[in-house]
Amino acid sequence: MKNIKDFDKKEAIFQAMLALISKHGFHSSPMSEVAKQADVAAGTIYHYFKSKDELICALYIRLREKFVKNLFKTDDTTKAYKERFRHFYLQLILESIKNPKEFYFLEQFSNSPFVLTIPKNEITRIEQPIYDFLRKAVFTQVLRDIPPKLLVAFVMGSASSVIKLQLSGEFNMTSSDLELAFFTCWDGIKKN
Amino acid sequence: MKNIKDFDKKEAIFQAMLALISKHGFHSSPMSEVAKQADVAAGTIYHYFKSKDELICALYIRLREKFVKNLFKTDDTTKAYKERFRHFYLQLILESIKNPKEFYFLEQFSNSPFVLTIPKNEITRIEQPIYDFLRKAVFTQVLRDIPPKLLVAFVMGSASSVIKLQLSGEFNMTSSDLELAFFTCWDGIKKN
DNA sequence: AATACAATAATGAATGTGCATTAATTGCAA
DNA sequence: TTGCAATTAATGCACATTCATTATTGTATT
Repeated sequence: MKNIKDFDKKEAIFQAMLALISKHGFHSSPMSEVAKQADVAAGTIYHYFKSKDELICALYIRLREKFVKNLFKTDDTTKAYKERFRHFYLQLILESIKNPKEFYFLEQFSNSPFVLTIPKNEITRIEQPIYDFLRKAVFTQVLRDIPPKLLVAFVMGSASSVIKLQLSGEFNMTSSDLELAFFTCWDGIKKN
Repeated sequence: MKNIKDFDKKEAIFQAMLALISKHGFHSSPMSEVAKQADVAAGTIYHYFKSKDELICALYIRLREKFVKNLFKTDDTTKAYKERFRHFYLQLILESIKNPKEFYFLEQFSNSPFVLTIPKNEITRIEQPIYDFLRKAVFTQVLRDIPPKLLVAFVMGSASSVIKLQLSGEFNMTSSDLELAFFTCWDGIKKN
């Protein structure tokens, strides 16, 4: 009973903060409004989180972890790497488009000085699966010989930008556009 | 005399705001601090700008315009397109690395709900040179046949991410890494 | 079962501060 | 003397956080 309720409130607070920040940014996302949207008293938030900043950071780690894990949930390791990468890249884009609030929050956070308050090894840990996935392919000479960090940055950056374009509403990607995006990335990173 | 003074103060205010936001984000960049760093009285800022938001938006437009123009200042239209694009891409990265404050500010701004307050045609106007530069090459079949918007997003996104990596300090790009980044992008977007 | 009790969850009004903005005033140039 | 530039102090609000209080749950005792 208690556990379920706990989870509910904490979760409601997370969701409220997510909705507010993704829409209004860190400024103009007051705790009072979070409380209202989560349907809890203002003080209650402070039972679960030490401060607003802590809440925001906790939300970041939570969402980022979920996001990265999701990318590999349907990875089929028996397939050819090209196919696996294609799946990964499309998943990256499609999942973000399906969850715009999450995407906007994560982008805002990781482009703000907030991100510097997260210990680097924490971030490394979270992003590990992505590094492994790409590094291995460099090692087996399926991908161009690029430093993994550079490779990850390139792939994730190009995808982010494409997602932003779609979410902005000024360009509606068809599935053939998606395919094009994939090939553009793939032809850049593949060996030869 | 007056004009010079005006310019000085306005410029000082811009610079102070830039320094603060790039370091501390939109939150914790109070006008009082801007005033202090610009060495003007708090009220003075309101002679030049209607509000804090207006100041921030004006700064964005200013920096973004400068940045885009800079990308083509040294474009040599007599060279082969591949060479021109290489120059463009390296310029993009190197200029940002040389001006981290500008880069951080622009990234924060364009990933925040702030950017939605800028009229779309204003942004279109500013980014026009980039579109023209890439679209023409699609038209002449030098670049893969991708919708221009998608192409721009891809190129700018991958570059941004690479810049962030360098500025984060966790990876020091050599010039051969830069070259690698260029080829990775080029091989993706070129025809065939 | 029933009661008592401790511990934890939740409330919401109150506090105080940080900050954007204003207004009243002075300096200064044409 | 008209109008703009600049200053400083004051205003007032928005907001994060706290605290005194009440409700709820879990546990031990009989």
